[in-house]
Amino acid sequence: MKRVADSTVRRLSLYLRYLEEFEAGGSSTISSDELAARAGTTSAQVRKDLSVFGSFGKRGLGYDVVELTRRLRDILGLGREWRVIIVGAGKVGGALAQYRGFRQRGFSIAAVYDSDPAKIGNAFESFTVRDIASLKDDIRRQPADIAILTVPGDVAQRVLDQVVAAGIRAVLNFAPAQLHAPDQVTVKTVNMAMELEGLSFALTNPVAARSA
Amino acid sequence: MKRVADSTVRRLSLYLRYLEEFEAGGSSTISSDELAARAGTTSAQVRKDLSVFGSFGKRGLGYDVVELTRRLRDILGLGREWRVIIVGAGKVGGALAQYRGFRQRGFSIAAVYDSDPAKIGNAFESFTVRDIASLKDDIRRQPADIAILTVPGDVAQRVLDQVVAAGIRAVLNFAPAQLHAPDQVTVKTVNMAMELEGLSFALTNPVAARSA
DNA sequence: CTTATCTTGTGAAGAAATTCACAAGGCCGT
DNA sequence: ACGGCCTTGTGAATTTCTTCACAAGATAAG
Repeated sequence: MKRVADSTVRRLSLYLRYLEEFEAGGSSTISSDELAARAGTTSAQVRKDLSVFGSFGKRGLGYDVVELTRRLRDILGLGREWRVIIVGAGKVGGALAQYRGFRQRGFSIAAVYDSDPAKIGNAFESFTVRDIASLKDDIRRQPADIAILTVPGDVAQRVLDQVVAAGIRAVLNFAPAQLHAPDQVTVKTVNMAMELEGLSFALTNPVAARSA
Repeated sequence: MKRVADSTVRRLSLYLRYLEEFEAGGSSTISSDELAARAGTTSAQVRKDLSVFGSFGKRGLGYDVVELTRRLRDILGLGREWRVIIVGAGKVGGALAQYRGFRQRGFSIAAVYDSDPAKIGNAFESFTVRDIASLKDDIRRQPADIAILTVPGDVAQRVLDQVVAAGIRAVLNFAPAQLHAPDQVTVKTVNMAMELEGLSFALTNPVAARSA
C-alpha cells in the first residue's frame, strides 16, 4: 500500500468528527466543500485525502454521510476496541484515565501502571495502580494495544523499552523527551512545553510565524 | 521577515532541549551532526533550520553550546517570563496548573478560571478558581499573554471568543474542537483522541503509516 | 431525450520542505 | 606557513504536499 502522510491521517480524523456531527444533525449527504469549510481546508484537499483510499462519493451529489462515516472508521481502524494502558500514575495519567472522550471512540483504559512502591496498589480513578514489573506477564495473559506514557522525562526511554519488550506496538508519549523505538513501533509525542514555545515564538515574531 | 514553518520552530525547541542537556554535561561545542542524531533528523536539516535566523557556527568546529543556546532562546522568545492563564478547572487544567516544566521554561501560571459557580472561589492546586466573567477586568489590571483552554468541546469556541476579547493573542487548546480565531491570534490545538486515532491507523495499516 | 446544473476524482502545475553535495573557512600539528 | 582534516552555510536537486482546473458522471427538470 502507498505511504500515507501523517497530515492526511490527522485530517481524516477531523473529517470523521464533523461527519458525526452532521449525522446527528440528520443530513444524509455532504459535499467536499462543506466538509472542507468545517475542517478549515479546501475541497480539493478533502477529495485528495479520500482518494488515497478509494472513491466514496457520487458526482454531482457528494458523499453519503453514513457511508463515508463508516469508511473513515474502517480506514482509521476504529471498528474495534483498542486496549490502552497508562504508565505513570501522576496528575496527567489521572486526567487521562478518567477522560470520557477515549472510551467514546473505542479506546478503553485497561490498566494503570507505576514503578513507585508508594503508589502501587492504591486506588487511582477507577483503577488500582499496578507494578510496572508485572506488565509483561499481564500482557501475556491479556494483550494491550497502546501505551500512554505519563512518566518523568528522565525515565521515559527506559519505560518505553519496557512496554516495547512487553509487545506494545503503539505509544503516546507525554514525557518531555524524544524517544527512540524500533521501526515497527509507532511513537507519538505530545510535548506541552514545546507547544507553548511555539506560541512564544508566534508572540515574539508576529510576522514570521505561520498561522498554525 | 521571511515566513518560518511550524515544523522548523518545533525542531528549534527540540534542539534547545538537547543543547541544555549538553550544557549540563559540560561540552562546550557541538556539531550539527550530533544535534541531529539526538533530535532524530539530519545534519543538513539542523543547519537549514538555523540558517533561517543567521549563521551561528564555526566551520570545522561546530556550534558553541552556550552561544547557540542563548540564540535559540532569543529566537523562541524565551528571554522573558510569559504569563499564562488556564481556563477550565477540571482534571486536565489541574494537571497543567501544577506542571513544573512550564515554570522552568519561563511560563508562569497567573490564574485559573472557570464558569461553574460551584468551582469559583475554590482552592485548586495552589490557585483560587476565578470567575471567567472577571477575565477582561483582571487582564486590564494585569495582562496575560497565553491562555490554555481545558474546557469541554461544546463551549470551547465561546470561551475562545472571550479570551480573545480580553486581549489574549495566543491560545493552547485542549478541547476536542476545531476553533476559529482572528488572524492575529495564534491557536494551537492538542487533541488527544486524534493522536490515538493516528496510532489506531498505524496499527491497522502497518505498511501505510509513516514512521511518525 | 436533451439541456442545465452539480460535484466528484484526478492528472498536471505549483509550492513547500527536505536532502544533496560542495565550496568556503577555520583549526591543528608539523 | 602549509597541508590535512573538519564542519559550516547554502545553492541546486529532489521529494513531498497542496492547489488548480477540468473531463466524467450523476441528477433533475422540461
